[in-house]
Amino acid sequence: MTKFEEKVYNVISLIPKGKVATYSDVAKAIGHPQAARAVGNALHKNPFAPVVPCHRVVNSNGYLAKNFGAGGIKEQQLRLQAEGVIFYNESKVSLTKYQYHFPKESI
DNA sequence: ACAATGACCCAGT
DNA sequence: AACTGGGCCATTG
Repeated sequence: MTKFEEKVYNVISLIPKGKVATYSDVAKAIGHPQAARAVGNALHKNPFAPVVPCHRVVNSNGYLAKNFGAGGIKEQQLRLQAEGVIFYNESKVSLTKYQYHFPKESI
């Protein structure tokens, strides 16, 4: 477990129920604005599958990750819907409505 | 230490 | 709107 991943999981657990955040935003929140990719990498491992609400993290288009682990994007979609998030398509959410902006520094 | 990989992002065509 | 290419960052072989 690296420090970087720790921060990632940490900020992600801050996302309130019924809201979503982009990889880019998460990256910014941990002080690495250009590390969106690394964030996705950290999530792919997802050591704390049930603990960290990784299903609340989407890409900048509002789409879910294609290679989502832990049951696939289908599972992710169900979890989000269960929290009150409405989907545009099979796997797209409205960022303007549900995107959560992290407080100044959430590290 | 080097090269390759990936749940990404942005700008250009 | 869809496709392409280049750039970023951390992890892994």
